[in-house]
Amino acid sequence: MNKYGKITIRDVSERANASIATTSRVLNNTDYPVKPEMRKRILKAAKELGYTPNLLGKALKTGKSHEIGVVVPSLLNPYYAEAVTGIERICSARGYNPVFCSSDNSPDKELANVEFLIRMRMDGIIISKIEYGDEVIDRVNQAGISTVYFDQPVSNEKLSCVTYDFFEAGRMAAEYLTSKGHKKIAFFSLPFDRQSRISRYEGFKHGLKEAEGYLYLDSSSSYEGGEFLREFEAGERLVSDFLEKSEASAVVAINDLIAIGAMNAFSKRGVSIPNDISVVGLDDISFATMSNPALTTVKQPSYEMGSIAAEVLIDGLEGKRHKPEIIKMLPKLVERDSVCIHV
Amino acid sequence: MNKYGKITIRDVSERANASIATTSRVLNNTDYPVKPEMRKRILKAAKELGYTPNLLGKALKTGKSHEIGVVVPSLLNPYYAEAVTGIERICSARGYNPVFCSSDNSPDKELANVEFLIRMRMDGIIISKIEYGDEVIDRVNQAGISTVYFDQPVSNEKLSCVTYDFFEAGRMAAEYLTSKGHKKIAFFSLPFDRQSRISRYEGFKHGLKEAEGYLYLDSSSSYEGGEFLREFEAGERLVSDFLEKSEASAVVAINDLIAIGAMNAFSKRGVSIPNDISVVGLDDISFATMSNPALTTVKQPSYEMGSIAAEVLIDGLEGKRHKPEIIKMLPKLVERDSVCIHV
DNA sequence: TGCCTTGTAGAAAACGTTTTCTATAAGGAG
DNA sequence: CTCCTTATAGAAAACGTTTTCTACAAGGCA
Repeated sequence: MNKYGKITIRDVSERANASIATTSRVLNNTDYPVKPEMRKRILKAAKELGYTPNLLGKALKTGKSHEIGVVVPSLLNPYYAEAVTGIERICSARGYNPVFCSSDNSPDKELANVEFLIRMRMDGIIISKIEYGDEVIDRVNQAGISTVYFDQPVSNEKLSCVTYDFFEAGRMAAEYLTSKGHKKIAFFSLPFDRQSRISRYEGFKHGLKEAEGYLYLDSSSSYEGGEFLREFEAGERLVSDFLEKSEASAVVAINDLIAIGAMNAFSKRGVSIPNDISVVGLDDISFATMSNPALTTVKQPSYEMGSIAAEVLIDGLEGKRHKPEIIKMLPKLVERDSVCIHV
Repeated sequence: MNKYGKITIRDVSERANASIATTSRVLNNTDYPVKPEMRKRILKAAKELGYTPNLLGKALKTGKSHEIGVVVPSLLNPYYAEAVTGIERICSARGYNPVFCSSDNSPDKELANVEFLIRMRMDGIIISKIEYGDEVIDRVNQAGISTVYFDQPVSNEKLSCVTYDFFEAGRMAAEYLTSKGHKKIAFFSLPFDRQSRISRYEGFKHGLKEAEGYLYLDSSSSYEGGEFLREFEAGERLVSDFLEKSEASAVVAINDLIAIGAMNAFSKRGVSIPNDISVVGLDDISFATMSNPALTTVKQPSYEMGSIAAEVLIDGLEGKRHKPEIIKMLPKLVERDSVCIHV
């Protein structure tokens, strides 16, 4: 019993009349030979005392914490909540414990989180990096901690990355709408502060071909009641803006939250979806099936991306994979009820 | 430089020609007197070597990790995502680092998570406990780790708990509907495996007074694509069941996810909300404003509950609060468009 | 008999910190 | 010129583990 009243391995060994070494061996049931009678005594003592191993001591000694740090921009966006769930399931199936941090959409907090994880000597890190430069990457490299980037792409091929073809997703959305006869299409966006958004917009423009595109950008950043509201409200503001000056017959939104917020704002103003305006989202969050009308969108498999990132990381940690892995998942258009043919 | 290639405080001290003791004092800038010139040398050496303190060593020595463990049943439910965000903001403002674990709605995993947090010697724990018995409580008590329970109530008054008047919420929902003339009201529920659900239902029954109530319980537990889908689907199944046999004119749902899923299923079957059936939810997740029609619901302030739980815990850790704190937040009816008067 | 395994156990050295204690010099008071 | 502070620094003992040695029987084999 130490000064904090916690039972240590020493207490157990004393009560069992064994050495600390033997006690440790029994408690970790290694294959080191220990007489059955002794083993029983130690186990009994541990149980009676309610011994709880101190993972700090263990990790310090072994250099392995069996913990994996995870950094995402937000837990409020269902997109990340799903990714995190994928990570959680894989980690826990493979005997690791994920530690989640939210950077709250702030690059500063992101860096602080990474720093914390490094200091805690996590075995590995999984991160959806929003910071635009290389500060996080440099830091992680310097610390020499294995890392898998997911969601946002990183350009360096020496780095493992599970990402998504954002460009193609934007392109598909545009192509789909033009194939339905839409010529003038608006793009509702949040600020282009991260690669995924830029690529989606580039893809969108590319997919337009001879059709026309308009950009509507919401740069306001009021933040009350969480991500949902913020992005919904952005959707509403974009709609006001749009109705004042646009002649487009369709809208592509930078993500589903914006799309749903926009549809709602349209309805409130008496604009019928999809009869008056068609809307296409990007992400396919679960909620997309529940909006009214159900949202046509381009699916980004966040749950799978999370699971794969975790698999890649753990494989690396366990020496089952040696080269950096670069995986780019493919978009898929999900047709629902928010688009109709334009004549 | 140790065998893992990491820089330790010893490396810094050697390069600065100082002792480990002095180095530690400078790096933690304590008020212990150190000559300015020496201080500068140490700081310089630390910077040049890229020293990163090992928090495991520090925590082991000091007995304080400055980490707070958080266990919630799911991160996919926006209700918990919001709570977790509240916790995150407070912790990080007060210099603590939250470590989030999801128990994935499984009592076993919940216990495993708690065990992990205890072994990591977290300074404190915040938990929304779903396990119905006392196993978690006993474990935490035995470990002697300060804990704040939130969301689900615990009966023991020696325990700090930030909860919510679930009974009153159920009662208000029923009262509101009867005040609008509804006599026969159905209750759509998930299994009664946790106190909050039981209390909501009890409150609902109590609020009915002379009106009639019917219970529809969804016990199916298919789980694909996450919480959202699961609960939405439960909503759909409940609707099928309901349409076969009920004559109720209104529905109260155990939570907003179920309510929204149900509204959607009603619409698909040509039942108009609120003209044919009125629907009231419980929770007021952000999405409730975006459903169609917008959902009338009873607000449960999850973000605030999370923040308060964090404040209470940290106050306790820092000796600013000594007695257990029991806080019960009050419900508030939020009128939107999913209820109409029944004649 | 002497020697080599094999089974079983403990002592002690790490892991990276913080902190208590001890040591030295310098400066001030008497 | 002593004696007592005060400023400054380092040695070494923890914190709770794991693991490498070392130790010593007992048994098998030549």
